[in-house]
Amino acid sequence: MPELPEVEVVRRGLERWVAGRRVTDVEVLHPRAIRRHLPGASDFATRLSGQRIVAAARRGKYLWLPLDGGGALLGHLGMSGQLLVQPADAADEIHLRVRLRFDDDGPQLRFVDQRTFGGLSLESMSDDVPLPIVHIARDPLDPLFDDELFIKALRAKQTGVKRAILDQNLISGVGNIYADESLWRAKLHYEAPTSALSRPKALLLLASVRDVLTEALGQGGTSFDSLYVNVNGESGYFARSLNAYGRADEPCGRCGSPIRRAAFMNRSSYYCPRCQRK
DNA sequence: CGCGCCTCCTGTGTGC
DNA sequence: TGCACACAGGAGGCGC
Repeated sequence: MPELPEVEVVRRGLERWVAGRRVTDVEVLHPRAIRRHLPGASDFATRLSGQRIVAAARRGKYLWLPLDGGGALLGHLGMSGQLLVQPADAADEIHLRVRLRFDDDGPQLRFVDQRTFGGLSLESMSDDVPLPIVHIARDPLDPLFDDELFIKALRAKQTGVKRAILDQNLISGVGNIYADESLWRAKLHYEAPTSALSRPKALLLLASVRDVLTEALGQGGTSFDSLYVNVNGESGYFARSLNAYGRADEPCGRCGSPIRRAAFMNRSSYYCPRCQRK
């Protein structure tokens, strides 16, 4: 479940159901799921076994579980990854990739991922984040996110505004759904040049991003199908609040014009041709 | 250096 | 029914 609200829903589930527990056994069922752990599957399993998970943290779309040994289990869900807390006797999921068992014999933590774009790895920490994600910008729900710095960097870029807010080095946590929703709220065309954004317009965009992410989180995230679920397998309800994403040919909630779908970056952009002009 | 295209995968829906 | 193709919530790598 990819974007910030969905990942935060998972983080909260992990904090509640996994933090404080000691790993006893690690099973890697698909090597691609730990491909970013360069020493390989047996090293991953050996080093993780015996460690206690002390918390659950997140930046943007990355999740990590700090370990009592000082490092962290870092995870990214990619397009189709799930972290599920499942009773030991629950049948294996078709796309089960990694299984963690705990010393309390309680529910297992399972990494399930159909497309295997996601993955897990063991990392050392650099200050407050795992080393491989030091380049990831703070997300707009982080209390230390610097609004002024973002506005300045955004307007200094030579690109279109949607590309910019999808750039995880500039602002993290925003993906294709929430980019389109934020742009709809701010009445910005996805290809509007960042360098031409007025300061008030840039501030409006940032406020729109924050509002959308916050509202979606309040609804448990966006799910169109069973692929995007929390640690207990439940879907969120924000899909019914979407104004642009996935609504091609449906009337814009503001002006009634049919929402348009355009090809963009090997995927799609949904926008209102009247409210969001270039 | 920054930007933007391509690729890594599996599954589903659509049109012929 | 079968097949080909487009498309799906992401991000790293590489060419320009």
